[in-house]
Parts: sequence; structure tokens; C-alpha cells
Amino acid sequence: MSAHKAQTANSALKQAESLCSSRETRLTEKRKQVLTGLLESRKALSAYELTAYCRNHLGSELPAMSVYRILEFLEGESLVHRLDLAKKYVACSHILCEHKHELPQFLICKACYKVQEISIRKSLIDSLNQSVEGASFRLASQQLEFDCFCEDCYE
Amino acid sequence: MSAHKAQTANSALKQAESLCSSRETRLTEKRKQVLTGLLESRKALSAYELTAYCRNHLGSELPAMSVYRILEFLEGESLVHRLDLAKKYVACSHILCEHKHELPQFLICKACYKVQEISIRKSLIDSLNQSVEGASFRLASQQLEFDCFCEDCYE
DNA sequence: AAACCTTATGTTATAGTATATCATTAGCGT
DNA sequence: ACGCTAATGATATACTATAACATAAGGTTT
Repeated sequence: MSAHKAQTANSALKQAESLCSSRETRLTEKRKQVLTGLLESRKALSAYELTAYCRNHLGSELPAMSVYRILEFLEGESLVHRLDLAKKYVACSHILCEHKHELPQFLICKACYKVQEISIRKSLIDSLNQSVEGASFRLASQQLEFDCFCEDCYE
Repeated sequence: MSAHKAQTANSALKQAESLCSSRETRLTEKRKQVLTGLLESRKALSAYELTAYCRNHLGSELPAMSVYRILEFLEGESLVHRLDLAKKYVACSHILCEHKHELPQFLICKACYKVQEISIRKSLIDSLNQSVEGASFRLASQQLEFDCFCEDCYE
């Protein structure tokens, strides 16, 4: 792991800590480990991949069931997003931003699970919503996920 | 099951048969059963739910593994779509249409798995593609899926 | 019809994702 | 130290999915 990567992970972690303490929730060691795993690997990981990451990189045995619970907690704190399409989890790319972030959309590389968190133009979301409502449905969430290929994985 | 439902399923089935025979592929009894299950239930079903449907409604024991293979076949014939987001399968809503259908998008009710197949405006897709390419990604497919709630399942 | 080949289906094993439940431990206030 | 609540561990289990091998069904050739 590069020094830069560790540093970014570190500052994100600090930001996460102050965020939790301001909300009076606890960012425990294990929870930090899971978040660190996602920050350092910089791609989407499954719960089981995270237990492996903790074992191999952080020297910590973390059963998958705990990882699931911890991911749930982190998601509740908006530190992590669950990607249904990929069945994996990513660190929120806005932990370091101060501004509150809304309407996150995810581009997920089907090949390597690199994830890009983007913000689609409001007008695009609006017209999507219109199409959906035209069919008498409603978007369950504005967190949209798109199966993609990243730059490195184009065919 | 209503008479209307059975009738629609029947004509769709006939259309599917002629389609397969024109392609020299075989729409066998078992394959018909699976397609019938999707047509009659009029919502997305998992492979295992389909074995249950065949057992309970069609009096046919169809192991899940066979269902998976059959779904694969039906998908290849564009008679069925696989919904990754829901981890379920739906009958293509265009079996009865003559026209070839392109760029299908799916609105999937998270609560009851009713599925609406829509065609989003080309311009919308285009601007989505633009956003995605701006992030150096490419959509893996134009078959988009959206988690929704249907009319009956709004909170 | 018999032999043959190809396609379809059955059977079994197994991997990955996820949730529920109960037991244990850790952190914190009194 | 006691006791409460939150966090984690441990175990069982359900669901989705694929792989590999065995058998059966359908056509084609002779």
C-alpha cells in the first residue's frame, strides 16, 4: 500500500471519528478496521472479502457476521454505501468533504469492482423520475447504481 | 387465475413457439412451463420460486437447476429478462408485440416484485451516457434496472 | 428399426451472499 | 463493584447460483 493511500485513509478515518463523536455513536476499533479496509482497498468489497482484508492486512480476525453488522452501522452513519447490484460495499467518497452530499450515484465496474461515485445532474434525475412516474412507479431511492466498465476494463 | 390472464399467457406462448421454430430452437414442455409461470404470475420470480410455481400451479416437478438452465435459454431467445437488482426473472413484456424492442429499462417494485418494462427517452439515455463517460466509465448495458415502489406498494 | 449423435434434463455437490438467534464481552453510569 | 446497554462472537440456516457428471429424449443416418 502506498504512503499516500494510507494517509488518505487516515484523514478520512479521523473525519469519521469526529463525525461519530458529534453524533454520540461509537466508532470502535473493529468498525475502524472495516472502514479502513474499504478506504485502503479503494474499491467495492463484499463482507467476506472484508474479513479476509482484515485478516491479511490488519492482522485482525473479524467474523463475517460481525462485518455485516458493522457495515450496517457504517451505512447508517453514511460512511459506507451498500451496492445492491454488485453485492458489495464501498466507503463513501465524501467522507472528506465537509458538505453534505445528496443523490449519490454509483458507477460500478463489473470486472474489477472499482467504484466511481458521481452526481448526476438534477435535471437528468428529474426527467428520469418523470418517466418512472409515468409508469405509475416511484424510485425507491435516488441512490442509483449502474453496471459499467472502467477505463482499465473496457473490452 | 383469471381467464384473461390465462388467455394472455396462451397467446404469448404461441408467439414464443413460432419465434423459436423460426429460429430452429426448441420450446420444450419444460421451457413452456417456466415461461408460463412467468407470464401467469405477472411479476418477477426467482428460479426457486419458479420451481414452486410449477409444482403448485402446473403440477410439474422441475428441479431448480433445470429452471436455471431453462431461464438461460429463454433469456437467449429474448423471451425472458434477468433482473440483477432483484435477483429474479421476468417474461419479456414485448413477446406479443411484433416490433423488435431495444433498450429495455425495468422498474422493479421492491415490495411485490411487480415489474414494469419501460422505454426511457433516447435523449435521457444519451445524457446519462455522457455523465458516465465523463467519469471515464462506460455503461455495461443499456438494460437499466431501478428499484421502485409500484402504485400498490407506496408507503 | 437400430445405431448414432446432439440436445435437454436430472442429480449431486458446492460456493457465495445474507439474516436470525442466542451467548458472551466490553463500555459506561451509578 | 454493580448493573445496564451496546458491541461482538458463535452457530445455524436460507437463498441465489454455478459446476460437473449422469441419464433421457429427439432427431438423423443407415
